[in-house]
Amino acid sequence: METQFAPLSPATTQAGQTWLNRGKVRPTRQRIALAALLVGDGENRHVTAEGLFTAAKDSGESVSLATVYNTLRAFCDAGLLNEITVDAARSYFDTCVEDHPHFFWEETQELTDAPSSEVEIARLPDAPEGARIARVDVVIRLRRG
Amino acid sequence: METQFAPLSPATTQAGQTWLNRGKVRPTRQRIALAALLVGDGENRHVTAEGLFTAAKDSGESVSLATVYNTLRAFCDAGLLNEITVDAARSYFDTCVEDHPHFFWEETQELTDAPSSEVEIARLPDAPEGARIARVDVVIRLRRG
DNA sequence: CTATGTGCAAATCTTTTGCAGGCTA
DNA sequence: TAGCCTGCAAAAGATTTGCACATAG
Repeated sequence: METQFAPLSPATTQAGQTWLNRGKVRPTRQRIALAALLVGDGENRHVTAEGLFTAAKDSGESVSLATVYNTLRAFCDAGLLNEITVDAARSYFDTCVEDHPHFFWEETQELTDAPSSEVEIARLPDAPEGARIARVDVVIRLRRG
Repeated sequence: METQFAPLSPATTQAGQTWLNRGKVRPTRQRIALAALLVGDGENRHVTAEGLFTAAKDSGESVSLATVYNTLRAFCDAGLLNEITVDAARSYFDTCVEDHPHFFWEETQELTDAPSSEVEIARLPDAPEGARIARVDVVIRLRRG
């Protein structure tokens, strides 16, 4: 019921390192492993700190929870991840940094991409005086039914 | 720098009571005061628990912070307020319960209404199999510039 | 070698909850 | 009177931080 992660392998580790380089983030053992889990297979993912921590543990990598938090923050600061706020209780991080719409499944608390080709914002207001639009978050909340 | 609240007066208190009745919420002293602050003058507001707590204190009403939290929750359950999730650190509550777009001012952490006449979602994806769309949150994040 | 990252535990912050006493219907 | 409400303090969760040790460049 949660996001799958890329397996740890030479190939995904390699992909993770490339990704870290792109963000100019110093590649430590822990960061390489987390990066491999996140983007090693080229899939987009939406993860929570706890979820990534569990995945790392399950892969046999020892990474502390605090480091997972710090690392997710560092990846965001480097522009490698995007933080998505859909639930007051917990932060989600998206490996796709482009602005795009999401589905949030209220029953399972799962966040997924909505097909962006099917969401069209026809008009946006002008940014008020002295401000500019940094991002437009669109979250489609789904309930079973 | 934060949302203004309606003053406490016989008129706003009266309006607050009417609002509570509409939600079939038992009118206690504390709830009446909070309702008056929130909707006594008919304006729409976006508040945090802490902000409302401070406003109550400043108005000379003694309400505990726990009660503010419980009351906001009760108002939401009654359909009188809408919870808006824009910031992982804190919940916002909107006195307007209709689905409408918001501006979120990143510098001041302030949440305001975006002119809904100027936001138009032209197309929405179908809800995936077995789900229905409960709500579509649109948050336009503003940064100074 | 120096700056930066890591791990652990403790600290923070928001929100919820347990319980005893108060108040509404 | 019965049941819901309030206040306080404590609990609960998520996230951050301080500090000593480890490691990348």
